[in-house]
Amino acid sequence: MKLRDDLQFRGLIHQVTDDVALEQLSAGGVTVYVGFDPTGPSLHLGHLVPILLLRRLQLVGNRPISLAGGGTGLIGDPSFKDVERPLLSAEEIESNLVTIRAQLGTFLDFDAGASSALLLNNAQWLTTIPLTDFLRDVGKHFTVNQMIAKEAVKSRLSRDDVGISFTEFSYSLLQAYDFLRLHLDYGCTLQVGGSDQWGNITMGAELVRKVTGETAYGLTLPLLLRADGRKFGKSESGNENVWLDPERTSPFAMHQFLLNSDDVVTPQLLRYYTFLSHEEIVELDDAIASAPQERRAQRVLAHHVVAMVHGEAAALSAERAGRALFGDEIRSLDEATLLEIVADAPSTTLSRAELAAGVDAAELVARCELATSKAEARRYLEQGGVYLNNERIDGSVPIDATAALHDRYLVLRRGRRQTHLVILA
RNA sequence: GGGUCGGUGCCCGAGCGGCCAAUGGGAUCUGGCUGUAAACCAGACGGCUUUGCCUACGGGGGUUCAAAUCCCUCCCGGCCCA
Repeated sequence: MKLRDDLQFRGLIHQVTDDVALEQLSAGGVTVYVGFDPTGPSLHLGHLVPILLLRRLQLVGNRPISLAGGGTGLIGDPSFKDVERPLLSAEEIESNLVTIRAQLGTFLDFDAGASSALLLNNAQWLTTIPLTDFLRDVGKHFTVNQMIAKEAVKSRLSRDDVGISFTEFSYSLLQAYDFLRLHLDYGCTLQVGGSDQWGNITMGAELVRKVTGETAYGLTLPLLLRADGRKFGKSESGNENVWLDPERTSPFAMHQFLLNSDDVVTPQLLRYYTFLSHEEIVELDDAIASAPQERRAQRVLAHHVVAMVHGEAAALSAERAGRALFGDEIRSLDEATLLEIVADAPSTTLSRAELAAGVDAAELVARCELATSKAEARRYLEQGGVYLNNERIDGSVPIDATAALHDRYLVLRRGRRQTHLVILA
């Protein structure tokens, strides 16, 4: 199977500057980079697609570079953002960078001979180049005319209620310079990114050509959308991202998120996020069509991704927890099983004395942060959205010690899948 | 620096002295249906010691019995001019 056929089958190619790039990748030996700005405290599912693409390229003998944007992160990419964003402090970026670098390191092989991965940080050169050098050596190659013509900044230039600062406007020059540096120092000839990065990538390729006379290429991935057209990767509850950091998104939550993938996007997710063979993938496509209620494709997807990010054991335990939580009667579980199921759920300690006296349900729901206020907790109760040990409660009677499982635990749930464990002490 | 327009709840956006915790839309949440889905339907959507009270319409000050609404001032943003 040729690499380009695989990428095409998986739908991983949105745009390429030149088909020659794909030929070279198939042959191996290409140095390719993807940049990740430390704008968040962790990478999330969205970031995983380009990372796995690097991995795919590495597997056929290319050398991947993960570039952490310690320098570009200081500026902020305006691409397709409709408002100017507040600058992140240097400390914030530094702390984000620590997590992100560690995460980037786990998906690539750093001991693979000529195709060993590299992990670099553009702060190295962006924070040290003199301003005047930068303006003369980089800025001079681009006209403002072409820069304002970019789709990525158009909305900011045409709207009458927001503008774009010079800082953000100059971002694409920094990214172009990254490409040049990586080309000069590491022989990098290809930059990969999301489709929103097309403009930035082509600027970099152009800079390489202008400065060195050599050809550099760009390739973008399609933007992954949900069935309703919204951005993929936001978690079920709220607008939070599905993070790779288990402290932020538990393996269970990630598993649940993927298990609940829409039928229509699941085939795409299987292609982007797994290393399954084409035959296996096609078979799962069929399963969605013929027996959607079984959700075999979603199950395989969820297992595959969670195992890849958090390990096989975490994936298995997430599956067990899901089965128990949405299936069996929770009261009949033994203590060890119960604890495993709720292992990922946040917990709160409650004194036995307090429970013995009887606790107002709304009070407890709010205290467990299943509601942001008591008023909201009351609302959930009224609407029938609160469950104690998997049984709906309306809050009319206080919760007392008789509710405790194994004399120690209360499993409180709001809605379908916000679970909280109360431990008696 | 000058002129001008604007800053309303998570977002967009009405309101322009009392009937305003503030119309409407979106997002979100809960329930129903279902496959722990989508679509659809219904409801909720500032807080609290909830027949009431408190906090809110960029910040501060003022006018008034009464202000999101009027005045002053400061901060922030757009546009035009210098």
